[in-house]
Amino acid sequence: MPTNAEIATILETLAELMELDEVNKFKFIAVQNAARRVAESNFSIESRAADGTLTEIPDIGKSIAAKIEEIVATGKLGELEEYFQKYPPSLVEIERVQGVGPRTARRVWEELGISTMAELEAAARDGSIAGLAGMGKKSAENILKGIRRLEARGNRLLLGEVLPVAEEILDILKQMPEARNVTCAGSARRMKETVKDVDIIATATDPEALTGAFSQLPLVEEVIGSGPTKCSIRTHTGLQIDLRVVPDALYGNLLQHFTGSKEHNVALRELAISKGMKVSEYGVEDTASGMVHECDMEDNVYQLLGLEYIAPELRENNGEIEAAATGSLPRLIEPGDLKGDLHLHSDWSDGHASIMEMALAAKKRGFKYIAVSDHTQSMGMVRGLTPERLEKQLEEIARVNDELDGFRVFASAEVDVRSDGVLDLPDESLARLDFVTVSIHSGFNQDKQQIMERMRVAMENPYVRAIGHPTGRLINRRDPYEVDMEAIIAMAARTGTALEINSHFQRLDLNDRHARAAQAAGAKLVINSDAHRPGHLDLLRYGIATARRGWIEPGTVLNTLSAAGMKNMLAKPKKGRAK
DNA sequence: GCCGTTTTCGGCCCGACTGTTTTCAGTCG
Repeated sequence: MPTNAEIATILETLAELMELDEVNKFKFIAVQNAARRVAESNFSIESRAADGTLTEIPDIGKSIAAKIEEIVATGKLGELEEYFQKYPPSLVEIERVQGVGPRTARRVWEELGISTMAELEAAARDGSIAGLAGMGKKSAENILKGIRRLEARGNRLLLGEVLPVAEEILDILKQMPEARNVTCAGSARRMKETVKDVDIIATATDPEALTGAFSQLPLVEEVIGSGPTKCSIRTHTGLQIDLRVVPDALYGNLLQHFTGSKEHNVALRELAISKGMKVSEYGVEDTASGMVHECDMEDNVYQLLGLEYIAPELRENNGEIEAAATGSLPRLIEPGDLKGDLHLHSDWSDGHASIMEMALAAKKRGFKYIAVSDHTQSMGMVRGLTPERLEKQLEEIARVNDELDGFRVFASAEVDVRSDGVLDLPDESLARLDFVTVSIHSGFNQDKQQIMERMRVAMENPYVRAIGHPTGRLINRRDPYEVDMEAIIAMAARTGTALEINSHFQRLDLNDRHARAAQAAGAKLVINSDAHRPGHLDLLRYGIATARRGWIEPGTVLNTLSAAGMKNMLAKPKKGRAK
């Protein structure tokens, strides 16, 4: 029973080998598109195969549906196996080296018999790569560099690791007298959960002074390339940052272009063609008259195409262009919409600050309330709360509330649903709390049935208001538990249990796609920091960004309610309360 | 191989850079 990810991987590999085999390029692009569609689907592709409704999914036609059905039935794909007879599977690996594409991969295999990374490296060193027609010493050097880079950081970097560095650089550049506009572009501007490198777009009175200063920053380890208007550097942490200084008149076009995503830009250009226009980084051209409109502001690009301005977080070609054309883009949630945080810890369990300190930090941010949600007893190593200690904590919360003016601390807990499917506090204790979040912190490797049973127990409990980090994934580090997201979302909507977007940049859980599906299904969300110290409240920006990428509107998110609104809601039993 | 507000055929995004060549293919964003 293959997962969407497994099916997508098989299709991606097939597309790579088709490209290598030089089949009609539109054929492998079609397979690539289908692979992406499968990877990003919120529903089970396998069950759609069982229903025979695969072809209702965009980018999946008769032919690819048949391939998916074969993968579901047999776990493999005959066509791919045939390709593996023709080309060694490891050839796909060496294609991932920067500077090596399908053509080069095929040539080194055919002409030099190379199929593995080690062989490629050896050939680059001993001069046999440089000896190939059309290749030279530089090509070999670039391949070696590419291999080293691949080894150094196979994975993309986490947004939360990259963004602070990028912003530090932006601040420095902005303060330079030569700088006019300085903006982050690329996937970091779209707030994607992982990013490969950082693109900065700027305008300046003296471009060379700006790129020069950029290349001299203390965090630069290596200047990869430098010219009068462009400079690429690598930081000591291995992050590549490109600065492009562009003409004022084209700032809008170039910012739009380099913000991407690639898929968004492709779709935008297709739309332009249908309207008799042509979009590139050098302007929007009216094809008939040949007139080129240059845009110094990004929103002009969208305006010229008859579109509403599309927020960077939405630019993934997931329907945003269609929505912008009809004026039906969502009113995206913004930082100011959040009125409180419903999942954070204190020094009663593994937090590093007192309840009062956390409350004051939240108040300083302009919040109206927090819910102190410490771990419960089965989390022994973090001094999880027993029913007795919980009672004591309630007394302290009452004292803090007495002292604070215009701010409310709600009593809460992050209650474990244990491996045996039992909640870690009895209902009598849960009844004492204002807001209960339930999370899974053990038995990560249980099968889908067991995990889903734990989720059912949690959500059907009348006191449980939210599920914390619902999939348990740690980006690049730990896979999600065996959750059936479609079922969880349906259950959340039915029982009136909110699903959390945990804001820690390692989690971002729910992710953007799941959040969007949850909103569409009528489920409620909460966006929480899971802070363990006051400074962690800053993590909320990543949760809000994830929500925005998921098209989330304020009304979907419980903690956009005012303190009074929240109190009101909590005074009532939750919807769909189990009898 | 997919798709349809110029539909069931004939399209399918655009341009720059690199390294190598002397007019261009491959790769990248």
